[in-house]
Amino acid sequence: MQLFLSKFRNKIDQKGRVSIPSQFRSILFQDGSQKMFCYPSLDAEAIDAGGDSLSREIYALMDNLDPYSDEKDFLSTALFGLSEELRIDSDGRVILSEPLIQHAQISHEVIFVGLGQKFQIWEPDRFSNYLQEAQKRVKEQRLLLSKKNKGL
Amino acid sequence: MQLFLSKFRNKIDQKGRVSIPSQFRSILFQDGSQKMFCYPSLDAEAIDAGGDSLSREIYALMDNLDPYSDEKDFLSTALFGLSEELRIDSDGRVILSEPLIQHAQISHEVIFVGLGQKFQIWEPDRFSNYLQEAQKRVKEQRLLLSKKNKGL
DNA sequence: AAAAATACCATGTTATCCCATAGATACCCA
DNA sequence: TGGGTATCTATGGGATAACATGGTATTTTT
Repeated sequence: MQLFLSKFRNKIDQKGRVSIPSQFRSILFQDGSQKMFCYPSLDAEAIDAGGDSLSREIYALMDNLDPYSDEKDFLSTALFGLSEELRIDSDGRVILSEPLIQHAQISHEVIFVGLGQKFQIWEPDRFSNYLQEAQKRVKEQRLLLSKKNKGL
Repeated sequence: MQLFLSKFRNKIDQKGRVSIPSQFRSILFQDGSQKMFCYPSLDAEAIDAGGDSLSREIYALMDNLDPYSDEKDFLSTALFGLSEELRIDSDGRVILSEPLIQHAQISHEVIFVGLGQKFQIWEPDRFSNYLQEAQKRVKEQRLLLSKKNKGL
């Protein structure tokens, strides 16, 4: 299976269009769909996105819940209600919706970050902050790990 | 199968007409019907709505109940008695009935929220309250989910 | 006849399609 | 190997189509 890797910085034009990095686009197109599935990330000021496999994963998650429970009602509102399938135009671009832009505080430029099964879309400054924080955490963790695993 | 996703905010005009978001409309039209099946949501101040598959699902649900039970009587009153099939006009609009409007406390604007198999129609302020609650609950539940679903 | 429902038309905004360009990369062949 | 050409990609712009929304006319109901 193809993974979303690396990161790419692209511009948003006056009409609100962004090119999806061609590497990512070709993965999205593999299942024949012209859609990019996305939703506000649960724990970051970013947009989570992916293709059919990601959306199927989420649909499957919903199917496992008791149909008439509160839990299902809340989850389907938060997941289905906030998810979108953005159409990818003939030039490989999408238009991010207002709620998504708000959530990720995006203005005129974004960074696509591959995360394997999915990818994220960030406002560039926010991403570099996040990345710094993440790297700091990794170093801290590594100190702990290195006591047990000398190989790292 | 096509799912109802995302949310849309539309206006109600002086005649009481609302446009059904085109994404939703095209799903409703898939079975060829020009109708929107709907009823007051059982546990929210909102309108539940969908197409043929939703009404069939509810019929099936009723069939599974003991024919002479109180439970069946209550449910059929609560659901069928209050259900409506609203005609969709040539421009893709419906007129919400007075009882539905009352139940959801709707005035001049509504939010359509996709929930997968069905969607809901909310008064905007009420919805944002409900959404906050839903997001809170999802975050609380999230530890449980994350053990089974790494992708999210 | 009055009121409500329906069909029909008009408009502004937004999305979508199509084409153009510039920079980068890959390709080819002498 | 070097130089040129084709290809791909991101990005911009204009033309077109779709959509939400408002209004008017016509029909149906009561």
